[in-house]
Amino acid sequence: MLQVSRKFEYGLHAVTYLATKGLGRVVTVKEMADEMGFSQEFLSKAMQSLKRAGIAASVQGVKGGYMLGKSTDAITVADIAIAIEGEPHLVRCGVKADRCEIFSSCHHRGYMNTLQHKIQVLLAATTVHSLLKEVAG
Amino acid sequence: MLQVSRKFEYGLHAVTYLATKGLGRVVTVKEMADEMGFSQEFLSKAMQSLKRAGIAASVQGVKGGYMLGKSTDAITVADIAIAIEGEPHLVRCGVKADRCEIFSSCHHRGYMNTLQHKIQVLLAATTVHSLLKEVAG
DNA sequence: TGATAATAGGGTTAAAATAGTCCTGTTTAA
DNA sequence: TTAAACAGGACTATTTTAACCCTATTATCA
Ligand code: SF4
Ligand code: SF4
Repeated sequence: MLQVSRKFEYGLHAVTYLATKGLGRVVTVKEMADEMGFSQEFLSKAMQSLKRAGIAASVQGVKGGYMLGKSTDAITVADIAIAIEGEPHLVRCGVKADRCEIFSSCHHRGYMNTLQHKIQVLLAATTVHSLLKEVAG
Repeated sequence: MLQVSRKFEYGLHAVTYLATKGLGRVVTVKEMADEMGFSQEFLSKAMQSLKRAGIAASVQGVKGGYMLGKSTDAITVADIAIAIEGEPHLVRCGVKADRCEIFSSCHHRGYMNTLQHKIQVLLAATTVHSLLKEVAG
């Protein structure tokens, strides 16, 4: 229970990688996949999600690739998670009420929702900037 | 990402149900499953896990069933989660290092581990006692 | 003492979510 | 106009979760 997806980890690694390359520098998916050692195709999906969320920016064509779309202190871990996994739903009724058979008689939904909110606050408390400092320091 | 399992929710509901029945009262899995509207067999597995963790106590034989194994303020949501899902591992390398191909070059493992710890603190902050008060109040 | 109602738990199957691949299209530098 | 890259839909494989089945054990009670 409560394990992050590989896609999220790929995305987080990619963002920190782009961050170390600086805001301007364009990096290809191939370079990142080779450097970090995971599937090019799959990382590509993660990058597309990050781009749609504005976290990454892309340049098409030969010499194209990705770069950061925002400064490192404007990107939180929560942003990356939402970009890649979509809105968080700690409980299945969050996706759609009829996903749970006992929705109407459930007494702990309120608690689970505040719990989810608190987890999001944790994720939002770390920016890519602070994450990089933590690693370096 | 980050969704609790059905088994955990079954367990949480069962514990609060047992709590409202009082410490002494023995309740069968059948009664709980009927009352709360989910699979008897599956709830049974959750109860077995709760029993092994000491959260529930069982009485075998005819007239047997389950009751709480501890007082409601000695059981936290974290205890229930661990009883049912085992030790939490936010990242796959927590289970076993070789579950992740990039373990040796990973720079965000430290952050992920502190994040996991913080989530556990959140879960441990709520006792069944406080959860029941929240629902009632 | 035998029938019965319950927990205990191993093993298997079904369903769902995640991870990974493939293929086709579009963009653009050279 | 070729080639290298992003964009993205569709598909397949793998893994995890959920559910079910079946047998054993325990203990009440007629
Ligand atoms: S048990 Fe309650 S919190 Fe969980 S999915 Fe169902 S309604 Fe939502
Ligand atoms: S990417 Fe890092 S944190 Fe995630 S599983 Fe691999 S080693 Fe662990």
